[in-house]
Amino acid sequence: MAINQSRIETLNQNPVQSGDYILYWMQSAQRSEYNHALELAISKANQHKQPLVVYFGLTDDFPQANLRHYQFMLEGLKEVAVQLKERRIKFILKLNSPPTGAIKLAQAASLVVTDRGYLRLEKKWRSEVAAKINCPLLQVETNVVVPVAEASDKQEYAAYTLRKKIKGKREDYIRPIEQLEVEQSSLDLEISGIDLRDIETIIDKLDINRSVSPVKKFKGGYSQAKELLAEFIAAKLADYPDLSADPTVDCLSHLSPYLHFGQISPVEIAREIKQAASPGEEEFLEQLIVRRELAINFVHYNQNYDGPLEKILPDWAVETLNEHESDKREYIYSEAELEQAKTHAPYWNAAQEEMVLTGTMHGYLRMYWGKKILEWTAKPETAFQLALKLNNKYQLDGRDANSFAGVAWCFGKHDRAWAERGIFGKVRYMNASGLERKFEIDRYLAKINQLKKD
DNA sequence: ATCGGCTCGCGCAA
DNA sequence: TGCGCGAAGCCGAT
Repeated sequence: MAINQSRIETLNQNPVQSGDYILYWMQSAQRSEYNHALELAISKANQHKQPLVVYFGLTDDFPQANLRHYQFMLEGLKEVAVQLKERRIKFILKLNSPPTGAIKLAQAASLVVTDRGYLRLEKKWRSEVAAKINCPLLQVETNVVVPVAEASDKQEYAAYTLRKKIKGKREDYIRPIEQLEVEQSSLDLEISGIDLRDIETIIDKLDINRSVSPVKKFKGGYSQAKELLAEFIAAKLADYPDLSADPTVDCLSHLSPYLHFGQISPVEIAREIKQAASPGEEEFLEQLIVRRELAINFVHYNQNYDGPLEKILPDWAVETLNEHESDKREYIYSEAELEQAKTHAPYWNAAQEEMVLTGTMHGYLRMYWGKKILEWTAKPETAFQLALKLNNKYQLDGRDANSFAGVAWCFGKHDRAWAERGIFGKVRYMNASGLERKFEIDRYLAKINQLKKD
């Protein structure tokens, strides 16, 4: 089945060159399965009777990334290298800035294909490559179900406005992808890259922040993602509507980090979920498609997604937070106190510890956690920056569109006004009593205590 | 245990 | 122009 045209965009006006190969510059879709960019690149290679080279640029100064993220990403890339080799495609990993390497390799390419990213740096890299190469640059949108501009032409106000727009289009995009075979192998081409069989050696060479250790619980890569997905469908999906909000039980897919690095496709996940024909289907697809793509809509149409808040939030939220900026705070914690989980609030401390230890935090607690940072910090803008910083440092899915949208939600983004109160103004308030009322939250404390002992 | 009120603005129906 | 309703809210009254 052909790739939907609305996934594809030409980023420059260059004619096809008579080069030695077609190049796929892989960046946001780090996988061989269900990768529309890769399949388009293969079809272009076959059409021009050329081999396909896949390149990935590994830069050690990616903003806010640390050892935890590099380890997870390289575990995934190691698997990509094996899978591409089986498909007779050469995978070249270079230790350089992604666009720099792409521009170099494009000199001998007839045409370049890349995947789409929505953050500022990802967009900047692509326009730089588009401008500096002589051949065409085709961008393929493969990390979403519904392409961002196809879903909506503007920044959406809330989930309900996007949901309506996605509803009718969703099914057209949840469809299988035809996995093509290359007619010409590129394995014999003499282009050198880093050997991915030994990722420890690669990591040793990188000049990166090593203060955050890799997590034991989750290993990167497509096969790990598939295992988690299968386990989720078999054991959790049916209970998802009832239990997904409860931090004391594990009724989550844990796929967010894999989606973040493009190690698995949301289209493949959606297909498997639908095939399961489970009562949890709609609730899960709501998270996977509506909520996730609302976050992508946000960062795509609002390039101030990391602040300041006045450029992110609706007017009512900006006004109300401003009005309450000098309200007295009962507790004000420093960055270090928050980071080290030294507050008076046990559930908050436990959530922070979960994030530091495991690279993830239960979704419900992410909201409570962010709300309390707003409450315990001198100014909303400082709170927002601090919450983002901690989130992006420790979460395996940090820096994702979901990170920016999720943290902004705690300050009123994609939400509505509520009864006015101190500090929060009309921004939705959450407290520990809510956790106690809804869940047997002490079990969460026990779980985290156990985690600390292991 | 359950319920209404709090409060804003989008987007559809009219 | 009116109106329904929205990521998981809280709080006080019954």
